[in-house]
Amino acid sequence: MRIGELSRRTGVPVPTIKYYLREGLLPAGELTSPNQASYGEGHERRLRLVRALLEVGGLSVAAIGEVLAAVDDKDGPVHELLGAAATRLVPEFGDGGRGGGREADSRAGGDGGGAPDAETVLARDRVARLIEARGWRIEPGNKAAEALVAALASLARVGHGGFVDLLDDYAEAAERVGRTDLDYVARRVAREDLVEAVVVGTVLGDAVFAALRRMAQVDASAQMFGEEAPRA
Amino acid sequence: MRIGELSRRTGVPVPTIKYYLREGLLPAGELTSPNQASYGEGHERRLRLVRALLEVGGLSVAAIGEVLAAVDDKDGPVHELLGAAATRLVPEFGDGGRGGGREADSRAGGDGGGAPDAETVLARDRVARLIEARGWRIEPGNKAAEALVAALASLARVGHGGFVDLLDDYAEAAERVGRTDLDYVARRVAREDLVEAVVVGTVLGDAVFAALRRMAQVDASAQMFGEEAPRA
DNA sequence: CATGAATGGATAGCGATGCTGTCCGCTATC
DNA sequence: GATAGCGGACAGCATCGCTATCCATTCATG
Repeated sequence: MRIGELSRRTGVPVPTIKYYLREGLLPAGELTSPNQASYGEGHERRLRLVRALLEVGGLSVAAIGEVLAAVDDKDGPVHELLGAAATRLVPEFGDGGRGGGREADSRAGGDGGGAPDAETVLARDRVARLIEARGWRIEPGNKAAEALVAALASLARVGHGGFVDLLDDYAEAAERVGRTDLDYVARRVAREDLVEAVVVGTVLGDAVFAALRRMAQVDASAQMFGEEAPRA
Repeated sequence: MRIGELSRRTGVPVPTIKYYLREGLLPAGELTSPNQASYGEGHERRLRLVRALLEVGGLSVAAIGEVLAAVDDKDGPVHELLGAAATRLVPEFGDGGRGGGREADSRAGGDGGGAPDAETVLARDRVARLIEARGWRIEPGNKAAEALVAALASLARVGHGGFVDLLDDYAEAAERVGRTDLDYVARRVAREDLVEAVVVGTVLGDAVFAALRRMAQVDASAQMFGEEAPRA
């Protein structure tokens, strides 16, 4: 298959595919002539994956590049591989995914740098206690944990420090979902499939859960405030 | 307080604050002279909220504008208000939140437009059955439900149609979290606080849950693959 | 084997986004 | 009255995700 058909099948414009090739999101096609390449089903699959991570997952092109590099990296123990893949998916959500890298000038940001503020210290302590209480085997400095710290600190700064009271419920639900995820992932046999499942499950799973949470909220809100039936 | 102190307190550069003022994310300060304004605690609070939605929530400036308009809108029944606020928070996650608005040229996108593809049709059906089974009171065409449809269709397209098997578990967890959220929200008395709680809870709650899910996955993965203790 | 469309590859440009920098005339404060 | 900061307007900038243009080559078709 040549680039035109790849484009037709996936709905992605040819110049965009070329762009992804340049950025390394898509491996080069097999050259049949000095300037003629052919693409296979793997390319199509990969391309769809890229689009899904972009459109549904909200990852940046650069982030997708890193993640896919991890997917294609065939070394290391499985657990670490999964951890690496999952870890790389965090920051996109941790800092909003847009723009990026301006941390030096936000004194109240309280994230990485030098002098953590009061909210961050408290949040870090709370997270540590949560991990302890749950018995989670998480290495200190884990990026997801750091993202959680940042989110909690942010909540506190916004005057919603009370939100931490919900943490246990959230954690309970997350644990359930996390187990489910792992079961799903564990069905894979080939290592590459496995890592891909982690990526897909993590990124699109976030979107799925977020949507479900909104729906559940709407229902809960209907129950609580709109005693009359909805206008359906 | 003048703009300089507002900047010092929040860590947001003065020109950025001016920019937010221009964009309507922040109400104008009270003019004490033709060219001298003073800002209060409300401004500081609002500014922190804006930054949190931007950095942790990943919302665009434009989206924040709309959401804040909803927060400040004091009419309409509570339930609808909540729905409106929550609804406005969906698309950011549904399409990745970046760039945006290019749906006409992606034939395989399967979202809004004219001819929904097979994956979308199946996903829509699955979602309808889920809502039915759960007894959720959700109006047809709800944006969160549409986002879920899009995410499931995307999963199918990527070859992870099997992911739908996890839906019930996800929904169960989401329901739990949704109830928790509503309890939290219901503590508010003033209507404005209430809507703000919805916004904060929804947006930052996503970040919190996503982080917790990653952590739970790491733990589950450790249990499953790394029988030896982690290198802590 | 001539012709037109498509290809691979390279480079430049575009539109949106989230700021940032500069300038102005004014004001508050010392 | 000097100096710092202010509000307001507007132009500019860096990043991102494409998109457009160009070129020589190759393929499909008659």
